[in-house]
Amino acid sequence: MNVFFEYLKRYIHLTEKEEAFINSKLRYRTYLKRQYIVQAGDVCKYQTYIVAGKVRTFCLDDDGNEHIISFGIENWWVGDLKSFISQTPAEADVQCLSKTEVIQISHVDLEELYKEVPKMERLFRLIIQNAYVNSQKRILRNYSLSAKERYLLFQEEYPQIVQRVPQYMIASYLGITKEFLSTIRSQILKES
Amino acid sequence: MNVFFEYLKRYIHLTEKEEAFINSKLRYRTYLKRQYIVQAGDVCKYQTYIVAGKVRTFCLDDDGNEHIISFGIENWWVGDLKSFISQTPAEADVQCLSKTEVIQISHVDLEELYKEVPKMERLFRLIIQNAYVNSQKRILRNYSLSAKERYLLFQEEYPQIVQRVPQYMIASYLGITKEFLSTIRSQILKES
DNA sequence: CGAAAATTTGACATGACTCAACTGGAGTGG
DNA sequence: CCACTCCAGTTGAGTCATGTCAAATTTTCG
Repeated sequence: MNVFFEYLKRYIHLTEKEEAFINSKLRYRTYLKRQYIVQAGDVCKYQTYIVAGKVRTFCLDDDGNEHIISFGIENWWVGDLKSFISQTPAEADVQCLSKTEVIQISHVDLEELYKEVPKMERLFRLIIQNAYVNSQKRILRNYSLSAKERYLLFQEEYPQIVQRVPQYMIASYLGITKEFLSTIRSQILKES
Repeated sequence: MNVFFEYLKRYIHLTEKEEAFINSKLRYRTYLKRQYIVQAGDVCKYQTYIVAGKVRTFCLDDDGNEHIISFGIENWWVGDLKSFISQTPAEADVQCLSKTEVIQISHVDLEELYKEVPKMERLFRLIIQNAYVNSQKRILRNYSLSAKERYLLFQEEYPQIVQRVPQYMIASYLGITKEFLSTIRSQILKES
């Protein structure tokens, strides 16, 4: 049918009937640059799949500093999961960094999908499992590597992101200041 | 039947037949203090549910330093998830900190359970979803809070763990040195 | 009781932060 | 097409949170 179902096929096999049913629950939408898919304080109503574009998920701490929790590009899911599953106010903002096309599933629709198409449980189990493994890897790296090492690995693993988002956001994602990332980069340049 | 099925009932409802089938796939085992449930380099063969006891999951970095990724106590699942799902060598060690009773499910058995009892997909989706939310919370805290603040929050949220594992492991879990945690603690004492 | 393990303490070192000034595009409007 | 502004990125000086190392002390447990 479309890019979304191609994506689903990587994880589960669906009958035509199931595809049609799933499709009936999808909401297609386009956001503009700087618009919010989720705003802290509001309930996160949808699981959001990115068809095209890019977003960032971030939190504000007590001192008003932004901390980037994650980026999202094509084929990634975004949203404040905690808020979504409990339908309570979100702590994070999800903001588009460019015009972004998405597919969304609401909480009730997803529960219904789980009921009618149990393979969807499998799909999301696999996706979240994967996200969890990456999350643990990130924690470990924050503990065991220097800022420079983390930056080099990030560059290696997510070149598409390094090229497409401003440097100060990458610094925030890595848990360092933009100034320090800048000095790290000049060090790397000198070395080579 | 037993504590494990009580635990399952918090997430999903099972028929007697299903319970019996699940039970036929469970492996009961007891480890002694210092024994390894998973060893880095070996494949993680089981998802392990802790009935009683306590464990730690840790990695060694290139300089031979230990980094504690997580603790596990009653009702928690442990194992190297990445190794388990792909059946490749584990990067982490899971070691018992005291005599520990567990229930284990092997990779093939779990796949079969998913097939025969689709509710198990839901169970593990919910469990991993929860673990993922906590993991993200931990990342954010590492970025936005000082070591002292992280320690105070950890004490609040996991008093059972603070009381039951050595301080130097908690330091490692928080991403700081044992010496620094010691000075934090003496600061806290002076303040009160 | 004695040895090993865990914790504390203190002197010193350093990675990363803060703040402020400066540089260099990328619009935007006159 | 120039002048102006704005935002991202750079640079440098000074500072601070946390790390390192070594020794002293306390706790645990065989």
